[in-house]
Amino acid sequence: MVRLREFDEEKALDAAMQLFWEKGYEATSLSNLTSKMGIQRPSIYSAFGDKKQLFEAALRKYTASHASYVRAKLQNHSSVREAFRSYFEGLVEEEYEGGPNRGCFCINTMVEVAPHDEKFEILTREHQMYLSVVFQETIERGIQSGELKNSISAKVLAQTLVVSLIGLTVVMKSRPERSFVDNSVSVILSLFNTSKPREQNDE
Amino acid sequence: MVRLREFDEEKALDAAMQLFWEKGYEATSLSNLTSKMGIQRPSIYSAFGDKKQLFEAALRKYTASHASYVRAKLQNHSSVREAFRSYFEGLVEEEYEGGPNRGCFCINTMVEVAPHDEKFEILTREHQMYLSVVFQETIERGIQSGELKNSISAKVLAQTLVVSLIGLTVVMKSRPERSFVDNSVSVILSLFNTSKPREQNDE
DNA sequence: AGCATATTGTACTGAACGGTATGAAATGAT
DNA sequence: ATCATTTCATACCGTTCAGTACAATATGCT
Repeated sequence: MVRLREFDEEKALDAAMQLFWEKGYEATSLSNLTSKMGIQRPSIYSAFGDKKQLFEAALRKYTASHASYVRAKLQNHSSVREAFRSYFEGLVEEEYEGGPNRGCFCINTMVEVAPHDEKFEILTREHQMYLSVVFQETIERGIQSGELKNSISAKVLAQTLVVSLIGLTVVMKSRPERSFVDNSVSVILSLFNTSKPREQNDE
Repeated sequence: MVRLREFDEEKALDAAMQLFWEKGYEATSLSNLTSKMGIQRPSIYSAFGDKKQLFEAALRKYTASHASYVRAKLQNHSSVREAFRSYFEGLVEEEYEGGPNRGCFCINTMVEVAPHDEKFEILTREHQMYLSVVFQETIERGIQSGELKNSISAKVLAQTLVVSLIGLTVVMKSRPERSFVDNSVSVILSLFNTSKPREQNDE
């Protein structure tokens, strides 16, 4: 049957993702979207549904890509401590290279949309939980190899690293002096040296 | 001369603050504002200027009030460690009591507005820097009293606490399991026990 | 070739947006 | 009491919003 789609759905979704990432949900209009995606309004609606559904598809694309980026980054070093150091410092470096200060799409959504829309509360939470698990597994790898003390609770440390990561990403949106974030990163990384955060209540 | 204003400017601004705090800048319309503030459109414009200016006034009111709240909270305990414990745990407790999940107005603005508007980049940054100084002074008080080791860099630790505070506030927007934040808080507070965060580069 | 089907571009919908013109109402000064 | 002045409520401005109707276009199947 019939006429086939003339545009690349993945490329169009990617353009939408970039736009929502940079401007957020409310501030991005359908006119913005059509021009950046290079397709007309009815094509968006037929391919992705309404604005909220398109936003969801864009966010899912982001989280999937971000998750695999983080996984790769952490597996890239044999030393676990080095892996996290490289990840955190790279994050800071990237944000201070100038450029448009987009931060993390998922975190932006957590702040702007999650409190008013349960679907996005769940979506963003699940991504953070996934990151936490990836961190935890990486830390456990370090414990098993003997690099890290086994007195460290991998899970609790991983959770704290996720919180710290979010804090760093958000604070950089106000472009503080670089020493501010650098100092924080070094303290956060020092958590790998200290003995054990005691686990509290956990399922 | 002449007719005097019939509404309480402070009460109206407070209502605007609540609304912007809960919904953000873009999602709050002038119709929302007029009904919540209890005054008509032209009264808003004559008293506060346009929407952006009203938003700025609301944010300034918030940061002033928040700053004095934090100062009071930290001075409330003779033990510095207890003061921070009470502050962080109170923050978590508050957010898990149900309610509308507004988080922190300044952090919300840092994410939604600061990247696209330099005035708000500066405003939000200055508030974080102020909090950092309040934290630092509190920590120094603890060092002088002998409660904390003087090997701790008060400044660097304060900066890290601000970052952690932001991370906690933001992650709670996705309503993670309580143990997640509780664990993180206990790790963050354990920073008071550890020896030295080394200071890096600082003016 | 011709029909059925899906996608395209154009143009439009009603509603909501931020912001304002205007005149009536209300006050203080004279 | 009158008048200048300011605030108030109503009603409106042009623009932009998200979403859609429709006709023209392009393809695959028979």
